[in-house]
Amino acid sequence: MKIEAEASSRAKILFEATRIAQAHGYSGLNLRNLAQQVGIKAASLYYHFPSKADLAAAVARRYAEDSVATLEALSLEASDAETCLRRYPETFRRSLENGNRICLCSFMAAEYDDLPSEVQTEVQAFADGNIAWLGKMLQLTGMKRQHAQTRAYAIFAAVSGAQLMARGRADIGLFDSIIESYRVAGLLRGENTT
Amino acid sequence: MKIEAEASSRAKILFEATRIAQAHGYSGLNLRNLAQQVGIKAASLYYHFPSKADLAAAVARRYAEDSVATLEALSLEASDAETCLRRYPETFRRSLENGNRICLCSFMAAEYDDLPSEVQTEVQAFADGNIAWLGKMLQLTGMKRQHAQTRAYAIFAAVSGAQLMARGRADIGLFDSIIESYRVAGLLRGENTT
DNA sequence: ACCTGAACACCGTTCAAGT
DNA sequence: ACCTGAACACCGTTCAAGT
Repeated sequence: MKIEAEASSRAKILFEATRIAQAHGYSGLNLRNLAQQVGIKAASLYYHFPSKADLAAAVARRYAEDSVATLEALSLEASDAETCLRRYPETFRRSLENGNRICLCSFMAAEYDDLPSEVQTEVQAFADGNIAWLGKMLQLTGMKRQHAQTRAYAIFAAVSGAQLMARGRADIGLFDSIIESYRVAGLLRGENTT
Repeated sequence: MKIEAEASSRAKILFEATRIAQAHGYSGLNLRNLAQQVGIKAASLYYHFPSKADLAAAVARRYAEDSVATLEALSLEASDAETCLRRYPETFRRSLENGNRICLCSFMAAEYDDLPSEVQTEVQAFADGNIAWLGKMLQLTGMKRQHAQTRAYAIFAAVSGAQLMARGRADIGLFDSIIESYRVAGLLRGENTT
């Protein structure tokens, strides 16, 4: 109770900020808008977060943590590594389903050079978490460590690109067919390559 | 002579605006900065372009045209379609070589929903030009039209993603190894798939 | 024909002040 | 403990005015 009430305003800020950042990126995250969404004034945001940079870093950190948790859940639920790899794009698909939004950190990756360093750190952490998980799955299929690592980067980059493209066209079917094309080419599989 | 002098200021604006947009995107394109780079005041930009949106659209249009021209040159120069496909990522690599910049239109794709519609149109045209060229090359390798079209989207999305990722890490070697990984998987080849 | 200073409504941020 | 109005330097844009 106490905790809920205490976290209420802060939690609301984080929630709305995540939605806005997913749709408009860091530079599109407008504090006056955000405050209005939350029901307070822009100046009041500074009671909860020292700056826009810190707020965005908090948003990105929570997003990265959720993402890793989702992947862990997938690898516990799925029977084998190949299934995990095949289903990996689902996590990216869900953002598109949810109002043509986009993976927060892939989005911010475009603005990367202009992000405050605290935010850069969290965006990196998100990507690293995904890549580590992919690398682990690929090794489970029998791929050598070095090869698995490179392939993990490739899958992450390719799926991010597909999401970005599908969002631009506002066409989730395009996401599906690009992913299917990756599968056909063999990008989302484990051992079947050199 | 006359033409050169006439175009001089406008050309300078387009040139500098392209550089800035490649590094910071549309929302990062600051008119006061741009004007200073050109050697005029921000208000003077409005003599040459009616708005930031029109300026950015002009930048994107020229960029898209150059890109198609580069691809045409490649397909004339290269001996066969497979070579063209293998060399396609070079056009994206060059932006990274040039100061860790990024394909203007892939960059803008992240901001897509917030772009003025004139700019959206040009970004689409860029992507469509690339995809059409890729589709043609893929068909030349014997791929069926429908399959080639989907694969063209996939290649474009994957290479864009690789560029974005490599830029975030400021590591052109990462771009190369991701592309190599695509090749190994078979994504950048023609007929070798179902 | 080309450029400018001053002004507008907007942004992130600060801070003294309110409850 | 939590919020606010007013102010700051900044943004895109307009416009009357300069040469």
